[in-house]
Amino acid sequence: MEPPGGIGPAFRGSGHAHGACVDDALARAEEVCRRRGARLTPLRRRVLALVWRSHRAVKAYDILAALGGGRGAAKPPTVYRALDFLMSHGLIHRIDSLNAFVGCPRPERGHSAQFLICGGCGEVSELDAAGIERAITDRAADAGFALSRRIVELHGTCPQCTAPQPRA
Amino acid sequence: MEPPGGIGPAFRGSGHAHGACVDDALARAEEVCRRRGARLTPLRRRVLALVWRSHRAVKAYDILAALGGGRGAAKPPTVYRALDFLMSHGLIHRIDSLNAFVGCPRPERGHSAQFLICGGCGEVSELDAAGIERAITDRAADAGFALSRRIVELHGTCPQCTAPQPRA
DNA sequence: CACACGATGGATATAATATAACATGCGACG
DNA sequence: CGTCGCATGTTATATTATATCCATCGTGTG
Repeated sequence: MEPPGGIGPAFRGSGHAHGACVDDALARAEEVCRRRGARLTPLRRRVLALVWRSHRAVKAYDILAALGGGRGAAKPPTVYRALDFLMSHGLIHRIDSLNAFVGCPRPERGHSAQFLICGGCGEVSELDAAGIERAITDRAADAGFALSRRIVELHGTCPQCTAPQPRA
Repeated sequence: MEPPGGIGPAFRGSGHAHGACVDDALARAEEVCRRRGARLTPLRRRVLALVWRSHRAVKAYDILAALGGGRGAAKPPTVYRALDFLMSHGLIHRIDSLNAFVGCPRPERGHSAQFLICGGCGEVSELDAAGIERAITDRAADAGFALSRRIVELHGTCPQCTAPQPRA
């Protein structure tokens, strides 16, 4: 089930070459947009890169600050519009319980994801667990409820943060 | 047209005697607080009643407005403090995807709930689906992730709003 | 009663998050 | 060229939430 690139549902800790994650995400985004005729403009690309600065959920106003700190600074609508675009193309996800955004590692797949959110390191890991999805779908069907958006945000502590920290 | 009676995971539409829901919720709350030695003060009781005004999620500032419209009006911290108290005792739940609050029909049980949120009528129905809970627990265990808070908010359309509306 | 204490709520201010409404730039296309 | 559509810039404001300090009230104690 692991697609090329090795990006998958696991917490990475600090010991991975993150530049590759960013490059990969940007390349996937280019490809997705190209295929759809959507325009990944410089601004949108920049915002996407900022979201991918880490595997943690990023707040809109942090992006805003990173975009233009001084004079001629970016304004909130600029950021929210870029985020809306990226979300509409599945390139990022919003984490409602954090009011923040995280990059989607598999933008090519229209998926309904679940998120593991570590309270220790702040990293967010995206699952695509068929079992959870099925349980939800079944239960909604029982209730005669027509599902549209599914929000599954699971807070807790990741393995890296649970384990005793290895010596640096 | 008449949904199944009783408080449970079903949408009620407009055709139920809502006063009974409110009375029941307040009685349960009194009981829960009494058993824990928590103080359900008049203010808290009032806020709880306002949350229970409907089966829809209620916004903090709507409660604020309902509490005191004119001079001597209630201030935000008053409302948020009351909501925090009610949440800490499981009397209400926060719906993160709506920034709003909904009454818990079973405050005596420490449960981890899921919510069905109808985009038509706005009603929120609380599930306690063992299957969903199990799927989540299993998947988190697979990932070595220690769960704390589980957020499952399912947006869609309830049976009442899906069905053709009966003539008035 | 005087007093300290803790819980509750009030008041003031501000932080953090998000959107409405309108203006500008710029490339595509007839 | 003109104008259309989209992206972005600009201004202002709405919405949601918290920090901080103060007043009040009941309770236990001396």
